[in-house]
Amino acid sequence: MPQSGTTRQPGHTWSSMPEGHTIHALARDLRREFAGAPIVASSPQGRFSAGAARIDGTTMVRSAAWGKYLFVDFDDGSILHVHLGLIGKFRPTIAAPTDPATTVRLRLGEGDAAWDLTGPARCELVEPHERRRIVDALGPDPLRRNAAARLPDLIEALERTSRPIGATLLDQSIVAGIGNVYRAEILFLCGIDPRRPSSSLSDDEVDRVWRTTIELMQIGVRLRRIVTTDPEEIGRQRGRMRDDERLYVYHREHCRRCGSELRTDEVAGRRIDWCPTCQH
DNA sequence: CCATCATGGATAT
DNA sequence: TATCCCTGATGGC
Repeated sequence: MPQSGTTRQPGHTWSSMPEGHTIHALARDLRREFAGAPIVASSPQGRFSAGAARIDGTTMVRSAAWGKYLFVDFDDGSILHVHLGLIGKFRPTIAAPTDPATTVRLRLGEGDAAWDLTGPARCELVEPHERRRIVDALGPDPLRRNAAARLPDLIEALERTSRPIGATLLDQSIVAGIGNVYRAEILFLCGIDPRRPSSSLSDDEVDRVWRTTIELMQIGVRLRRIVTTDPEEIGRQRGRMRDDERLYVYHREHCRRCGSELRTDEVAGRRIDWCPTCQH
């Protein structure tokens, strides 16, 4: 793989864990990098050539995340919608801009300031009503300003369904932004068996889930990675933490807290690891 | 070289 | 619930 002309280190945190925290950090990064001056946009891969051409030369005026959905506004009224899906990445250019880049759907900027989007589930220009439809279908986003005040919405949504809490936490119409890693870690920290019916959670338990979610995901934005262990220490850790020390249960064999062998189930079609000793 | 898997979600059935 | 899509890291042969 050609590495000459590399402008930034590969394998950096930009490539990690696209849950809600990733998209919120990304929205901010794009704003800081590009807002206020005419932008250069292209589609090296060619699959977004028309969209890139329309953005090219306009000026970014807004960049915001709603759960895992990113919307970027330009001063000609264009709205760029990006969803990274499972494997998408949007990060500073790693290879030299002249290297063949058959997977780069969208490149914003040029030279050392370029950012590349690869593997997105969605990359498209949308009309205002399309954005509205997407955003209106989402549950409360723990990373938006009024998040704490949305607790009653969550209590109401959960008490209405007997689907397992492990499933509802992944349902973006119930909560926007939680992914498979946060789901497992939140339920662990709250001591809740992922198979329990959502409606069986007490108001206090839902309150705990919501406060935990907000706290963890805010940390995720700050550190640019998912870290759920030792929340009080994390402010000082600043990403120095070893990879295998960041989580309590996700993709582990033994509980990081009590050492029990973890149980693995499929809930809502996704794997979840949980501790039969710590979670009930 | 090839198969598998992953932090997600829309669509078909 | 199953299938498909998009990429790239990894491990087995």
